[in-house]
Amino acid sequence: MAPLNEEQLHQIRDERKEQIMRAAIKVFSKRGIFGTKMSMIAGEAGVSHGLLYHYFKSKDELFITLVQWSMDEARHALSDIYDVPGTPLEKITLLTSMILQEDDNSHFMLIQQARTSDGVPEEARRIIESYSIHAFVDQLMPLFEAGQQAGEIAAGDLRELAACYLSVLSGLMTLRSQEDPSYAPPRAELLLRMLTNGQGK
Amino acid sequence: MAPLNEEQLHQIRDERKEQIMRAAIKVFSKRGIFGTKMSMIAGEAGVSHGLLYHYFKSKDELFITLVQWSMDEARHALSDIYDVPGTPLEKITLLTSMILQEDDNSHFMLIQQARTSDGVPEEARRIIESYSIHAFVDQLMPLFEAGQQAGEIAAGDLRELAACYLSVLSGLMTLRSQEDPSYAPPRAELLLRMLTNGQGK
Amino acid sequence: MAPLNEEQLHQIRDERKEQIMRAAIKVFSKRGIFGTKMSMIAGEAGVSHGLLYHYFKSKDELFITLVQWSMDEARHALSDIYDVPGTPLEKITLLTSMILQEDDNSHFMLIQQARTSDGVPEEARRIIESYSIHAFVDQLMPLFEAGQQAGEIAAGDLRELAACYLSVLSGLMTLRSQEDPSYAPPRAELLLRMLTNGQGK
Amino acid sequence: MAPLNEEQLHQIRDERKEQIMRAAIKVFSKRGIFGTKMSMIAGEAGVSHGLLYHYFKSKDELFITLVQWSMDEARHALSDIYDVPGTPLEKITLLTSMILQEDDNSHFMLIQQARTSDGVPEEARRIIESYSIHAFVDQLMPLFEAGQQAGEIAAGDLRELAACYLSVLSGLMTLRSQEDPSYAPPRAELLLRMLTNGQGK
DNA sequence: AATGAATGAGCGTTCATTCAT
DNA sequence: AATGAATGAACGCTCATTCAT
Repeated sequence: MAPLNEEQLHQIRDERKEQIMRAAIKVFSKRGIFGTKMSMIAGEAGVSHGLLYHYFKSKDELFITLVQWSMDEARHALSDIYDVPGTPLEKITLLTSMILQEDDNSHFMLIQQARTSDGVPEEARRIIESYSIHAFVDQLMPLFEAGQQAGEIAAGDLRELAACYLSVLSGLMTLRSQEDPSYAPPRAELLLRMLTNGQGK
Repeated sequence: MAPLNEEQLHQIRDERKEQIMRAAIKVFSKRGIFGTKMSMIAGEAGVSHGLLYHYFKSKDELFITLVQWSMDEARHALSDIYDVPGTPLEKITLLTSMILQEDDNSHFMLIQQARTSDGVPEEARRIIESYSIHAFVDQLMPLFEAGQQAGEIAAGDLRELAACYLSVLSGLMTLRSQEDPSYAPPRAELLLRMLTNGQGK
Repeated sequence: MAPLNEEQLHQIRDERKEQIMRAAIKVFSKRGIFGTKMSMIAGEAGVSHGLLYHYFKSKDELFITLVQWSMDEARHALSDIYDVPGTPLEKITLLTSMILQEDDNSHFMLIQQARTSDGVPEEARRIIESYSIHAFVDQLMPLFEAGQQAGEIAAGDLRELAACYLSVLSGLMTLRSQEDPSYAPPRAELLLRMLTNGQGK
Repeated sequence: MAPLNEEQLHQIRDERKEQIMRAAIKVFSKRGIFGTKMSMIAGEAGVSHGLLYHYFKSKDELFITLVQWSMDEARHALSDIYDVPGTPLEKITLLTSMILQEDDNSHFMLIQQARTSDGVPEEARRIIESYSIHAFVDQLMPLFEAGQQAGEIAAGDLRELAACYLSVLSGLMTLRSQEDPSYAPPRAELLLRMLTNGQGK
C-alpha cells in the first residue's frame, strides 16, 4: 500500500540517479577523482550531499559506475560510425571531428582521467583495462580495412595505425578538459594525414 | 637568456633543495597535485616532512617553483634541437622520438598535469598560460619554415601545423604517466606524416 | 496505581505500535541505544522507518517508553512470584531460575543496558533511578522475611541480603546479552547459597 | 589496580601514548565503543583529536590495543593474589574486595563492555574469546583446590563453582560503571557464602 | 639545519529526522 | 496511515602546516 505507486517511485529514482550521474561525470571529468568533492557533485546536481548516498554507496562506487557507463557510451559512439553514409575515410573523418569538437565528451574524458590518474578504485581500473585501447582498435578494424582496400588509407600495419590514431585522439581529449582559451583542437584533416599519407584522393 | 636567474640558480645549487625538487617533480608528475602528499615527497627525498618547509613555504609554492623550472627545461629541450645536425625534418623526428621515449620526461608531464588538472595554484596556471603552446610554436617556427622551404614539410599554414603537432605530442605525453602495459607510444614516423603528408622522400 | 495509564494501554493495544515496540526492545536490548539504528527497528518490525515517527516522536522517546514499559514488566514479574505455590525459598529459587534461563528477558536486559550505558536520555535515567534497586528490594522484602522466619534464609540484615542478591542477578543478566557460547549461566542453587549459608535443609 | 608494570611501561614508554591510552580506557569503559567519540578521548587526554592518529591508526585499533592491555592486566591482577599471605579463602576474600571496591577497575569494565556490546572489532572479540572466562577459571583452580582441601570451600564441582563465582563478579563490575549513587557493591562476605556454604569456620 | 610531535580545517560517510505524496 | 526521498548535523579520519627542540 504505497503512497506512491511503483512506477512513480521508479521514475523518481531513475530521474534523480541520472541527474546525479550527469552532475558527477561533469565534475569528475574536469577535476579528477581527488579534485572532486562530493559536495561539488551535490551542488552541481542541486541536491544535498546526503542524498548522493541514497543512490550510490560511496564516492568510489559512483566513480566506478560512471566509468562503466562511459566505457559503454564510448563503444556505442564508435559503433555508431558504421551507420552513417560515406566512404570509410569519410566516416573516420566524421568520427574525428565529433570527438574533437563535441561539446560534451565527458565520457571520453572520464576514461582518460581514470586511465591517467592516481587513486582510482581498483575496479574502475580493471574495467578500463578490460576494454583497453585494443578493444577500441578491434572495433575500428573493419573500417580501417575497408579504407585500406579502397586505397584511402596508406599501406602498412593497420593495427598499429589504428592504435596510433586512437592514442592521438585520446591525448587530444585530455587537453580539452580545461577552459584554456589558447587551446584550439586541430583540424581533423591534419590528423587524418597520419592515415592517408598523401595517398587519399 | 638564462632560464633561471642568478638567485634561483644559487638556490637550486643548494644540495638539499635540489634533492627535494627532484623528488617532488617525480611524485607530482606521476600523481598530480592532489594525489601527491607532502609526506610522499619527503619520503622520496629521504628527509623529514618538516624540512620541506625550510625550503618552500607551502605545497603550492613548491609546485609553482617546479612548474617554472619545468617550463624552462621544456624550452631548453626545444631549443637544443637546433644544435643537432641534420635536415629540419630529421631534427623534428629526433625531437619527437625523444619526447615520446624519454624515460624521464617529468618536466613535460608536470606541465601537462598542471595544464589539465584542477586545484592548481593560480600562479602556476599563469606561468603556464604565459608560456602557452604559442610560445612553443614560436620556438619551432624557424625549424618548420626551413622544413617547408626544403620541401620536407607540406604546404599550408605553418603555425596551425606546428600547433597541431605540439598538441598531439602533449596529449600523448599524458598517456605515458601510467604503467599501463597495454599502451605503447606510437612510432614517430607515423606522427610525422601529419607534417609531410607524403611529400617527404 | 496501574503501571500503564488508560491512554498508554490504549496505545499499546494499537497493533502497529505494539509491533514496533516489540521489535525495538529486541534490538535495543541486544545492541544498546547507540548500536541500535532506527532502520534496524523498522526492519525488525517490517515497516518503513518513516512510520516509526508516527508513533514515537524520536528515538529517545521510543527508548524512554520502552524503559518505562520494562520497569513495569519487571515489577510484575517480581510480584507474580507471590502467586506461585511453595515455601519462600522455593519461590526465590524459581524466580532465580526464571531470570537466568528465560529466553526472552529483553525487559531486564533493556534496564541493564539503560543503567550501564551512556547516552541514555535523561528521562530514562530518571525513571530507572526512581524505581532503583531499592524498589525491587522493597517488593521482595515480605518474601525474604517469611523465608527468614521459616529458617530457610540466614540470619542477618535482610535488606542488605536482598540487595546483594538482586545485584548479582542484575549483573548476570548483562552477561547473557551476547551469543558467547562459552558462557553458561550458573545454577540457581549455587547462587542461593548466598541466602541460605548452609542453613536451608 | 596496579598501573603499568615495568615491562608494559617499556612497551608503552612514550608518555603521550600512555596518556592517550589512559584517557581512552576511561572513556571507553564508561561509554562503550559507540558512545565514545574520538573527540572525547582527545579532550580527556588534553590533546587534539588529530594527535590520536599519530599513535593509533584508527578508533578500532585503539580499542583493540586497550582490550589486549586490559586482558593482560586482568590476568596479572588474578595471579598477584597468589603472592599475598593468608589461607586460600582469605586470598579469595581479598581478591573479591579488591575487584568490588577498587576505584579504577577500568580494565575489567572495558572487557565487560567489549564482551557485551555490539560493534566491537572482530579482533577485539577474538582476543576476549581466546582468554575467555575459562582461562580465568584455570588461573584460579589451584587456589580453589587448596581451599577445598583445607575444608574452607564446599565440596562439589570446583570448575563450576569458580565459573559461577567469576560470573557473579563480572556481572557486578558492570553495575559499577555508572555513578548511580543508589548502588553499593555487596560485601564480599555475602558473596563468599556461595563458595563456603556454611562450611567455613 | 633538521626532526617529528602537535594542531585543525576539511572531506567522506552515517543516520536521525522531516516531508511530499 | 504509510512510504521512502531528502536533508543536515556530527563523527572518523587525513594531511598541510606550525613549532619546540
